[in-house]
Amino acid sequence: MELPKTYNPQEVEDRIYSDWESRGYFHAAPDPQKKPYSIVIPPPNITGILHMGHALNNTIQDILVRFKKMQGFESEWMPGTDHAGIATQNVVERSLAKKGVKRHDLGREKFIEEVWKWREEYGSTIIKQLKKLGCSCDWERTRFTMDDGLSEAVLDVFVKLYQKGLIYRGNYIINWCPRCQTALSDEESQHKDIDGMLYHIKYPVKASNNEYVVVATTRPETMLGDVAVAVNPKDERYAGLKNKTLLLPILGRELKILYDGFVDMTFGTGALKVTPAHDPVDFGLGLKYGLEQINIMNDDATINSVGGDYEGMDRFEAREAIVDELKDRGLFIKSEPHRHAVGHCYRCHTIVEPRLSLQWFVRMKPLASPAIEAVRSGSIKFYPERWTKVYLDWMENIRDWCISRQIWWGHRIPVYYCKQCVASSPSSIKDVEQKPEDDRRGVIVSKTKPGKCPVCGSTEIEQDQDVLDTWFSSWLWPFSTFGWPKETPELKYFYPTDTLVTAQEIIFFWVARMIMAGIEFRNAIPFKSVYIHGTVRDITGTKMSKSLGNVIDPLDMISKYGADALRFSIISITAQGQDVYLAESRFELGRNFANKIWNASRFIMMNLKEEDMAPDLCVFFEGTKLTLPERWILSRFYSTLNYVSGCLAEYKFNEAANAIYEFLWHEFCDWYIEIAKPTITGRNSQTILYKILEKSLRMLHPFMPFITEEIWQKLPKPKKASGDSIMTQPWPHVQDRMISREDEEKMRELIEVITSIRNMRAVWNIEARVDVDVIINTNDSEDVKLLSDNIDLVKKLAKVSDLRIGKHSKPKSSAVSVIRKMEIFLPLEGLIDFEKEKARLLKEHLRMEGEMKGLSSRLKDRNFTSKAPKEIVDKQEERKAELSIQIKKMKDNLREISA
RNA sequence: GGACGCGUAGCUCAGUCGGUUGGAGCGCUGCGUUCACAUCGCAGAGGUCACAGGUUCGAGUCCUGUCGCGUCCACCA
Repeated sequence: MELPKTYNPQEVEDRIYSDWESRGYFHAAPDPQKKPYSIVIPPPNITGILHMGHALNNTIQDILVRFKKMQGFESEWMPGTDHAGIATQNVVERSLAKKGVKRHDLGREKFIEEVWKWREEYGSTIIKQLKKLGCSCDWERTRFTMDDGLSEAVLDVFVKLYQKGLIYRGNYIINWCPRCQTALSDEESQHKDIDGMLYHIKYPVKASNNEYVVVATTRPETMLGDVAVAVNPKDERYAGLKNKTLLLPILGRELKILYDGFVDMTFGTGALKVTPAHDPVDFGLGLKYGLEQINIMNDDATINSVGGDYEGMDRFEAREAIVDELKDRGLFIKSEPHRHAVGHCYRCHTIVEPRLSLQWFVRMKPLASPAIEAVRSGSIKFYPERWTKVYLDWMENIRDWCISRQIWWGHRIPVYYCKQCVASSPSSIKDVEQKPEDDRRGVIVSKTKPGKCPVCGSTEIEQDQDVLDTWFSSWLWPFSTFGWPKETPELKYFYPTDTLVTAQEIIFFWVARMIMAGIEFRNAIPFKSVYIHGTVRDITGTKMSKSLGNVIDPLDMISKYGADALRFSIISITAQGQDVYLAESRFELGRNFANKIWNASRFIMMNLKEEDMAPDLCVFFEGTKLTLPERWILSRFYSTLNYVSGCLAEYKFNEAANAIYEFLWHEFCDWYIEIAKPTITGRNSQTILYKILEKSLRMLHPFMPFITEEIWQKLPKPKKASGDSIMTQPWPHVQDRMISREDEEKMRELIEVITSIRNMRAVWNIEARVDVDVIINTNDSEDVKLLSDNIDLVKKLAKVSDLRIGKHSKPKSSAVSVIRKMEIFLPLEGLIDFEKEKARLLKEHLRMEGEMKGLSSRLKDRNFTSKAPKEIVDKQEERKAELSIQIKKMKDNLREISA
């Protein structure tokens, strides 16, 4: 079988992928004969396009899924996408804006129709891209967070939590994004350090001439909502203010003075202005002291009618304008630069406004405790382990989750209000949490719209306008995708899933919440292991992002280098859980490796005679006398296989990839194939080349699925080989008895000898075509035997015509190398530059003496010889013995050359 | 303010249980194209393992501290 000279992934990948897909190799189904292995994909947003983070994340999952499948598990990778409420709504709004259409012009229903249309057209872009990567997802099961089934699960969960008292509605300070015009959860508000100003402002004392209190604030515009000023009771500066009242500048509102130990006397002026409706701390103070909550802003963060002349002004304009007015009035003291953390919307990066608002919340503490226990007890393990602490810290300080969003795209909150009952309610429905059951009058929580009010029979019923946080569907993903709340066979078989592979950014958003939901609704953890991989950054360490323009597009890389190259490169440079700094040139590593494998396979196939293939390597091994290099390469293969299996079990993907790379390239290609060339048509060589190649392809398949399949398909098959795809082949079985440390050590010695001859040839510029004579001087009978047994090998690989082994003295005018207990002479009459050779030997001698000094003093030290383990001491003794021989030989040579 | 990660060759990074003169890829130097592969081969140069202490017979590896870089969390306005 002839292969082209260079591997061309473009020709291969799509064909192979659609072949796999059409044969149904990605599909898994409950099978009582097999153990399940399952992974649910972190569902990418429908607005998403594949970036390097996805490429890394999904390559890791694919490696696991393919590996487990080969190991005989019923291996399920559940794929799907997330409706991504705010993100998608923003994208569709932007695309409508291009046509000059606004969301509110369309109205809710029409707009949602538009979003569905958009989703039909673009929503599966990322799925197509995952296929390009080679992902073996079970596409037949692809789910979407707004599918009927998943939506059903969302409603079910909302109602259950409400009935359990774990969902409530209340007026609290939430993070408000004025651009998206919705509430956000605490996690969706990202803190970033901002260079702001700390403004010092005079608040006059009522009915007094010149008395005033100076407050310090970073947000002067919020003073429009001030109702008090708080100071520390111990603060003597303010002791004289008892029973006095302050006047709010500009608006003239009367402000109480609060004495509260909470106030930090050392910050600013020690006087804190209190704005209960616009600051979480002040909100707390407001509740404590029964203060009025004055909301000063509209939804778009312009000042509302409370602000008098400032009404309609944007919050930041108002800030400046208010400062100006304060200056005019002589109430402004100073502003100083002040760096502080400010929340930003995680979708549009607008500065978030803390704001009092009526929202729905999930009470988290009761959900958190069993989820904490699941991780503490080790039922769920994080890899790397350090994330355990991050998870636990967050869970132990968990705060209630604001789940309502004032947008249109998402799962609408299953709450209905009876207008009649609400109107006649003794208290408003503003705060469902605090009120006993009968005061929740008018609130109907139901999966379907009730025809009439169960209390008064009115049909004037309206659904809550809000939708749920996107993550309120994502947290159900590990079981809702398998059909929950129905008890499907898939759910029973594949849940709990095995491994969750994700990035650190969504531990709180997603991982923690899934653990809570799994335990709450399934009474079982959602997964056993969580593997947290690093973030992909550009070469300067900056996180890759479209807005920064520093992205490397995985699809570009796939078309340039191939999907296997992309996968292999990114895996091999990503140490467990460490961030990865990526430059395009990194992908050459994988491309070159693919090409190397391709050519090695090409060479082997060129020489392969099908009838010579032994049916089973083990059987063949038992009955045949193998040469040292043959035993060595088999041993190395099985050692590598063993190591790789272990690495995959511990999520050390880079180490696994690098071990395969080292074995295939340097051991198999550089040494074994070269060694085998002279006997390439022999049955033993053919069998071993074939077997190692075929098994290596299987070992490599999870990492580089396309090229391994392509070669495997072209490889002649022994008669009993089953199946028609490498995907369905078993993971090779480690044959312990074929691993021989002794053979590996012997081969290492031969390699050293060959390398040192090559080295001398290179140093003395011996042309490659010229064969040389070499004399190896040694007393050691084992060395003599090893070299004699493999004399042809050494001669061929070092290009030696006459090789003499045994007790020999140094021929005059020759180069020398001292290796182990041997001297290797390369006679070079007339070619030797004695000064150069002397310098070379001196350098080597110096190194040896240095090592000897360390060894001697260590071995003389009783502390060492008595306390160190015996095998370590023995090893040192052996090394010393060998080294002293080497030094003696080196000295002789130096003396001779100086003469 | 709290927590975590990183600092090893010119660059980007590995480094298992602590075991004694530390590896890879790229780059660099020299040689090489009788056919598996120049996306290649052979040979080589290149290191005070950030710094300072400590534990140990022995430290790149464990402990403490310092410096530098990065990330996450956090209600000092």
